[in-house]
Amino acid sequence: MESLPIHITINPQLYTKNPESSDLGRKIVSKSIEMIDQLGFESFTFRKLGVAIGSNESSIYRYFESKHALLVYLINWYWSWIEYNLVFATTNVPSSEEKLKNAIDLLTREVKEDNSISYINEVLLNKIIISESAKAYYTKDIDEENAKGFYKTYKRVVQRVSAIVLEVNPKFEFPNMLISTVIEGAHHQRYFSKHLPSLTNVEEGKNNIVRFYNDLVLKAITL
Amino acid sequence: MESLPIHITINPQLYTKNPESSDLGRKIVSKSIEMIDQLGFESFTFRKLGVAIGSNESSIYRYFESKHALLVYLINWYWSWIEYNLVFATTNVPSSEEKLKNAIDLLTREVKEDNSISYINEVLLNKIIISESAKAYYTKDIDEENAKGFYKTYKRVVQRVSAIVLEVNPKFEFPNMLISTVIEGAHHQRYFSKHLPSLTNVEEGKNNIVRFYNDLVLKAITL
DNA sequence: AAATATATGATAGTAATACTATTAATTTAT
DNA sequence: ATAAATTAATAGTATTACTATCATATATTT
Repeated sequence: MESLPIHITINPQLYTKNPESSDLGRKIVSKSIEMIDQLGFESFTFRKLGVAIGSNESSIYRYFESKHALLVYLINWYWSWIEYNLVFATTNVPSSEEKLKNAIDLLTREVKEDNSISYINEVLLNKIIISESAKAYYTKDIDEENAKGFYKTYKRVVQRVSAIVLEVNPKFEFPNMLISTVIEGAHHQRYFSKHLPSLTNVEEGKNNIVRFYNDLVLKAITL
Repeated sequence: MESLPIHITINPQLYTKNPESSDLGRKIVSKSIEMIDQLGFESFTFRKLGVAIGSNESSIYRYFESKHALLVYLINWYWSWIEYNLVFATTNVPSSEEKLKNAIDLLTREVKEDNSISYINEVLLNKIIISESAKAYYTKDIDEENAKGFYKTYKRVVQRVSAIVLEVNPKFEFPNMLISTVIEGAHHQRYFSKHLPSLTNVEEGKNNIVRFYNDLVLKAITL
């Protein structure tokens, strides 16, 4: 995909010490992505991460107060990165319809290439978003965390795409619902296609998820 | 809602000892629903449940091998109950379009009345499905569990409604995707409307979730 | 080069979780 | 009344998700 050496800035409320500020911090982030992908979020622990990067559990806690906080950090990194790609894919596109199509493509496609410049593997991060992000926001602390801005980047992406929906059809009543349905839906479909295929109609190499959601959006708003 | 004294049978693989077979078993199920709703799944423990029903932790383990198993049991109970309601809401309805509408209503509405005949509070159970069910199937053990039939009832509901979709439009390519998107989407929207409202367009008393998904389905398949 | 500050590491400790095992008491069935 | 089954009580285990303390290594300033 795009390979500009972009820099993604993360809200300081999402870490105790900025992991970008040191070698250890970057290792924590980069290895945690690999490990969460491999082990799943529940089996991933800071102790295991410490062993894997040859560092100490207590040092990791200096960067993130909990593994939940780390997951929230990763989710925000991902959505900031998507937001960057979204802006990139929609500026200078004259037609609103085309902008929307580019946006839906971006939100529903599988991330397949890692921008190997940064220490963050976007392919694995996309897999984590699909499999683990519900565990971040389906918590009893959601309201508190939301008030602190923990989910702002995600909400901003939805807002941006909703705005494009309204460009195409200013009278459409439910742009936010439509876009959040598409995002969550596409993630579910990717997961289901691997583990509960009878809930999908995915066929090898046919890109049905992207097609299905593009179609759905178009029909929903242009009628 | 419907108030026939129905009996819902659960696949014996989903429990160690049938909770319906004893007073203690029924108390376990009924109190666990209250407690999971109140505490959230992660803070809910068998120890706390034991205290709450005046019984012993070890006795609960004779019915369910883990709290995860209990959650899977509840999810299956819920989908069996929905399946019953689905059959009820669609048999003897001559028009396929109307059948489909009834089905989408059922899948997207909020459950508001408890059928107080059984010891299971369907209002709370619906809330649990919305907030906690992703935690059941987003696990590393999904494939194993799926092979054991842990998610059969959910899949069956999707199949049944997909079949109605195909009655309305036999050429529609993605019935399973459409219906699983609607089910998961409606649940997300209910949760978002309470906690991340900017991701939705819910308005008090306007039933927008049900309207949105009915509209979406109709437009998706009849064009 | 010495003094100081900062980051990291090592070790230990805590309360809680998710169980398992054993044995005793109680209830139910025959 | 006796046997069988169910439930309760108690204890114990390995692991988790941290916190606290102190030592050491590295970097910065003077």
